Amino acid sequence: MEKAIEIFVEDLLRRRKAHRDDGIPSLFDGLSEPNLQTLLFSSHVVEIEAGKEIIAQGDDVAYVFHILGGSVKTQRFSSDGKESTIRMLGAGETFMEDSVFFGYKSPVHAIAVKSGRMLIIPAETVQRRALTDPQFACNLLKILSRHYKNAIHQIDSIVAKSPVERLGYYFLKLHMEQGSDSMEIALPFQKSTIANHLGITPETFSRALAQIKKMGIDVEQDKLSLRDAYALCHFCDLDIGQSCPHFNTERCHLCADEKGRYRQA
Amino acid sequence: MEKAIEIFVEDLLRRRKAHRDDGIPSLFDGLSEPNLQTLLFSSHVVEIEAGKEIIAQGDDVAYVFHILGGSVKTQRFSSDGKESTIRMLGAGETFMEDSVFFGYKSPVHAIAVKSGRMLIIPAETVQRRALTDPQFACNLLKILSRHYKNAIHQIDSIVAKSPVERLGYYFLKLHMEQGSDSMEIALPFQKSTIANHLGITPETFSRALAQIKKMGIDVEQDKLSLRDAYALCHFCDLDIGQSCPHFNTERCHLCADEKGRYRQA
DNA sequence: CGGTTCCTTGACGCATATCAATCTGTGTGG
DNA sequence: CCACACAGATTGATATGCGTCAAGGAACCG
Repeated sequence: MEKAIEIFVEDLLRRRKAHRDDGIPSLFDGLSEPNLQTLLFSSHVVEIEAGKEIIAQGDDVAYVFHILGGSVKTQRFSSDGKESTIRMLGAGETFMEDSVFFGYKSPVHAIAVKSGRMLIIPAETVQRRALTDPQFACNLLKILSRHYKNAIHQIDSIVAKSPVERLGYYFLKLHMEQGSDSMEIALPFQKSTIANHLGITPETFSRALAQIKKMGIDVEQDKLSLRDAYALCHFCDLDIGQSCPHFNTERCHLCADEKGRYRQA
Repeated sequence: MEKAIEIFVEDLLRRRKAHRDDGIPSLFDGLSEPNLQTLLFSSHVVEIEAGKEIIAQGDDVAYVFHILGGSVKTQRFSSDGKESTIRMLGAGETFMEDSVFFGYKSPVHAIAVKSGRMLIIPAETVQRRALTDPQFACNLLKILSRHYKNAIHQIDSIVAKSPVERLGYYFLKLHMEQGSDSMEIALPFQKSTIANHLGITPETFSRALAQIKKMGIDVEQDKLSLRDAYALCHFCDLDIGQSCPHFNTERCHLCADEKGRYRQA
């Protein structure tokens, strides 16, 4: 086993003992140490360089990728050059795990955004482990479910929401992820990338920023600052609400104002 | 075990012997008979009535649903009444399997479109079986991967394609599913439902139909008829192409005309 | 500094949503 | 069997919101 992998495993076990868990399901959750070793035996750590294409649409998927550092986006290109950004991933996240189980061809391009390192696990190993280690299979199921749920949100946003609403929803998600106590949020990607992910042009994105500023949500450079803790509440919905501590209490503006509006009929 | 379930199991085993496989991954593929029995022991068969809501957005997910007959759509409603259709499902398909593994709350409404019957499997049973029966876990992975891939296509369509292109792409998918030899395709859902799934209004859908008619794709009532076998080729892409017998041969108009156009840097 | 990349702002046009009217098919009751 | 009602689909007229094009500004880097 590579030296880099050994270090990674050590780090993983250390973190596990410290009970650090950010809520995002991971490939490695709850795996026994021998199973972890087996899984990673044939894996490698590779460098990724910003801007480089990691895998192209239509390519055979030989590996499952786990990001150790840096960031990656997955997108599709249509024949007339338009692109649609499907996901934007950071450290700890995984991609191509879906293609291993259906299709074997990548439905998307994966492009490095920020340089960093990835763990690559041979597709064949992933398949084999999924059939032998039920915990591993369940981790994959959790990850895939999460991806799918995010995709549903993305569809819903694009179909039913205005650009400003999409932006607010995206910001709210960031806010929840980065710990909802801070009044400042760092934009993890460049604006044009986020814009494309939201299905709008950079120009419209920019105008939406101007709009949302009036609602107490200010963006300077790549830093988002909120006027107050409830500035983003307007963009809340049932899905996000479930992980909000104030949801369904009188402290939740949305619930207080519009109780039951989701429940009609 | 219910009588209805017994009949279902018998039917499943019979079909398995006959090697009938329509390419869509199923929950029950390759399960041993005892495992199948265990899985279905606590399941039930229920009737669904057209128009009725099966599960609401935000509900706790107590069952995984497998459609035996009839059809179902899943959609989200935004606060201002707009709806976005995520999936449209027919017999043999499954829903809510994703929520069982992440979130436990349904991200969508599920509404019966055509009356029929469903098999409902308790969520807890599904979880337990996934941890004990690796084959079952892999079936779930395949199904989820398929859902996710479809969601990616849906996002890509809405972001990057014109209404006519979306329509053509949707028709092409239908064409591939229903056996690509026939010149006639039945629309499995009512037009307004399809329109919403494609992220357009019924009016725009209708106008797109008029456009696409000029390209040799005619729709009368709910029957789609093609002028020739290649009428839909214009809407092909890499993902669909992979399951087309003529792809990457000189018989494929697209490949012949525009070879490599997807591959440019 | 000058060059590059990214973001912003403005002016404009078009495509799609919206609103409204008509048409078509289907089922219902007399 | 016809008249009627109703839902869904189509067609037309209008409006508007977003994309497109173009120019200017801001930050970064050699």
